[in-house]
Amino acid sequence: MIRLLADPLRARIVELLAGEALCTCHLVAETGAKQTNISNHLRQLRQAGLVTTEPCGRFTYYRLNPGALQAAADHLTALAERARSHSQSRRPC
Amino acid sequence: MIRLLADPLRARIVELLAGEALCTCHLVAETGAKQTNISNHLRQLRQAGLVTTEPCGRFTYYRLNPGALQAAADHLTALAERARSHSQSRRPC
DNA sequence: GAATCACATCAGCCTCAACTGATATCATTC
DNA sequence: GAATGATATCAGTTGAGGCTGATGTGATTC
Repeated sequence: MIRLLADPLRARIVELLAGEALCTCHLVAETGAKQTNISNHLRQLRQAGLVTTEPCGRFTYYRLNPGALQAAADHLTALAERARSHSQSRRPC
Repeated sequence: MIRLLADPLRARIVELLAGEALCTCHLVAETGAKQTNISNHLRQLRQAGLVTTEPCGRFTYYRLNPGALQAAADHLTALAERARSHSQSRRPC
């Protein structure tokens, strides 16, 4: 999940989709990447459940799944909280 | 930053450090990875400000920086929130 | 139904980053 | 100060994954 957000192009796609639903052609235009490349990344995001698709004629709209993103955010928040509460403990050697 | 958390071994290190401060030998023992490998990853985490070091004799303790982690979490939360508030908008083709 | 457009899939290339072995450094112990 | 133990650095190798070109599929238009 976080692995997916690590790639710069995928991160850009996610950022764009956070603002509005877009179809592949929009993403190609916005990022300047090849259609094949975008499509491959979208498949990964789709398979991970991070985006959903809405077929619309010959277009395919992609929409960001806020829940999946929030789950990742919550995991990091929990880790940070855990670190704060154990900020003094230290395992002896 | 999120790129750093994407690697499985680095993610494991961060998780371990969230519980308590550990020195390199602990991390080597816990993960089963080679010392060289752990040390390389720790350098990246250090350079990114995700962990801080506390030299203690010939040991080096590593401690997780909650602020850096929280910043990443907040970024994802903001994206999720943005997606939720634009859940109906859709750019026409 | 032929042509065209939006998009998906596949196979191959190629780069980058993770892993390793050898070695250096610094502190501790004898 | 010689030996040892903990850690850092460096150069080389290798494998996973991102990118591309070619091609397939399904919907739309004429």
